Amino acid sequence: MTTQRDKGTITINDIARMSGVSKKTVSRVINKSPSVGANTRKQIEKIIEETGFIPNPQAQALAFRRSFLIALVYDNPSPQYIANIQRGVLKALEGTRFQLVLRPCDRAELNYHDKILSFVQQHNPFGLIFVPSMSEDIELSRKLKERNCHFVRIASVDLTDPAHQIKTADAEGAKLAARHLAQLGHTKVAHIHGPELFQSTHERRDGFKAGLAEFGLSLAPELTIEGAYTFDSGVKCATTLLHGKERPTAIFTGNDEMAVGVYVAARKAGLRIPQDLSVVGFDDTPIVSRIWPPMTSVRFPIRDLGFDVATLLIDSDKMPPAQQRTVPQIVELDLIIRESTTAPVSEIR
Amino acid sequence: MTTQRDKGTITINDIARMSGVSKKTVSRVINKSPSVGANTRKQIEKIIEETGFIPNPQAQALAFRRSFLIALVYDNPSPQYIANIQRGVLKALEGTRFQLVLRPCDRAELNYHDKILSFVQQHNPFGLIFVPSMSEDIELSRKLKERNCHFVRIASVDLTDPAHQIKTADAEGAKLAARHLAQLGHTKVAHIHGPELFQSTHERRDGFKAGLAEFGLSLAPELTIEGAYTFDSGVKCATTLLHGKERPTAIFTGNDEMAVGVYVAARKAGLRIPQDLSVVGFDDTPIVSRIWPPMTSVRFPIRDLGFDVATLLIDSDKMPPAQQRTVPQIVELDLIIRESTTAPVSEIR
DNA sequence: AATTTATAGGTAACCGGTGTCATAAAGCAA
DNA sequence: TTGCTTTATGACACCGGTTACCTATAAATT
Repeated sequence: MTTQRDKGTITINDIARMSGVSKKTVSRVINKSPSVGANTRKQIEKIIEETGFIPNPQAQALAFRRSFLIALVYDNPSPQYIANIQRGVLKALEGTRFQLVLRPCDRAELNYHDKILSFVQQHNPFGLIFVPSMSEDIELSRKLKERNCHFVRIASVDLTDPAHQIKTADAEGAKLAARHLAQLGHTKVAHIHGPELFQSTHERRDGFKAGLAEFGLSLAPELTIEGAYTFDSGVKCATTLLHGKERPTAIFTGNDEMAVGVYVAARKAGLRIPQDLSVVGFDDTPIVSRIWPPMTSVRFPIRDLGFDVATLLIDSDKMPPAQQRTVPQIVELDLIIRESTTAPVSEIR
Repeated sequence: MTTQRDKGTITINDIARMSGVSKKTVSRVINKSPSVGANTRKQIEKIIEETGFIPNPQAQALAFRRSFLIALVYDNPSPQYIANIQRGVLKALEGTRFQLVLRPCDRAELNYHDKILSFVQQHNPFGLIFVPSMSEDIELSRKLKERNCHFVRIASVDLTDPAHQIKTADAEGAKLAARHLAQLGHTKVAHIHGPELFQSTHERRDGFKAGLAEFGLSLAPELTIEGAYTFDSGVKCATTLLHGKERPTAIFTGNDEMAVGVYVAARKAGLRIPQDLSVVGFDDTPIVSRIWPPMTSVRFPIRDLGFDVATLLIDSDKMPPAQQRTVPQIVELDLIIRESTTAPVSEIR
């Protein structure tokens, strides 16, 4: 590690000298502390403005024991999902002094808690953002709270601290999918859900069942199988379903990645979408319009969620606890109907 | 900004006290400086090992004037590309103390140079990673070098400092695509390239032309049009091409995103792939196997490149300049033939 | 043996901010 | 006017490391 001498930057000492006060007073102005005379403050602010002085983040991090890093913690099999979250978060961080750092995880690893905790301990991030399924790890969030670490979450279930969460109405979204298929006349519907580890899996599956129930339908156990939220698992599960003796006329999947897998499996089985098989995905990622036919999917405003959750994190610090939300903001989902769903052939006959 | 008191962490002072030396000596051990006795060193190393002490990154950043942040700088229209680069880079950074921070840019903005430079000035990143098309901005790299800032690039052309670059043989890759189509018997081939701003655009286009030339073919100007490396632009350009009076029997695109756009346009025009139209993409991103038929594409080992370029950045510091490469490492591309290419119908008749 | 030269290690200042506490001036009640 | 708060500000140590420089001892040279 070599040092770089870069004497161009202006420091708090320069500002102090220029305004004829101690650096502590400048520090007070920077941090909007009280007990600074109105005139003094104004003058210092003017000089800061003119010089374009920005406090050194490393120095502040050291003194505050808190850096300007915001970590995005994820273990999500869908690259599209992550890409969109990133965009939203980055948008929210634009113009602030915060930096987005990536903290991918592998929940299959035994020591992933330790890895995150050691990251927190070492780098003192300003805060963490958790997205599903990382966001559902209650034990982890407990440990973080113990360490007095800020974090916010996107999750479909209520967790320990509702003030720092954005809740997504996954069950309601899945219900929309169920209603849509039921209204089209499907009775033999299948569901490829995610790993049981994910809370969203339960939310979506239960919501889907509830939606079917409204029409007197039920989800047959043999038509309900577990995928891994990945494309490959989608192909595999769909292949199983389509070659079973009770072939479904419609498949609802826990996310888009798996739905795309269904497309491929259907193609290989010689089935046409939507004539022979209707497909409904979940997330409404960009891929829905890149495949043929364009896919009906439950719109999950991932990018907006990223923006909102990052904003929540940044603002949480400014607000006194009393003003903070005590109930998670709930984001409703909606169904975008495209061309992958139609009435089942049997109904037409 | 509130402070968090977290007296759990062990510091260099603790290590110094425990080993009965001054903190300076511990610092020497940490930084592998000479003039530390073999015994002393061993003993201090042992204590560091036992306590699991890790120097505080913020403090080091402040003293070194250099943080442990590595910024990925990109202005790339393809999310798949970025997602893969990220994976590779993260893989290389795993187990190190470096953090990956995201620095998306918009080259259309007038002040994007200033934004990057101000980021560098404020956060003193360890280094920057540039991917196309950001990597092709020679003016920017000049400014960064002036500021004595480390960076590495992935680019298809030689730039100012070959030691810190991984060069991709884009032209050769495109040549493979051309040969493949020519060998299948296509004579009326089209090319949708990227923006002229991107060097890769020229490399790929020229390589493609050269490949065709080997078979006595040429790329007609009216069948060579500019896209934006985005899906939408792919649809638009392909629609234009397919409705022109000289409809091509094959289209080679500058990246996969646009190739997927070609699929959609072909579908809308009632053309079958590959029977009526062969398509060759570039990048070989995961989407090639998620669409139908699976797409022939020039494999661009994006993830590996991310890994390699990050490794190059980390290591560049360890090596004395003399040992450093003086020629860019060159990565060859290959063509993955799938089902989107076949002989043109006219040949069969 | 005296002198020079390495080597091992320490001290103090510094990187650029912040917290704590003291202090002077100003405001206000008695 | 005196005495007590409140307000504005500065001095100084500290956050956890580093560099620059200095000293003491051991090894090498003459």
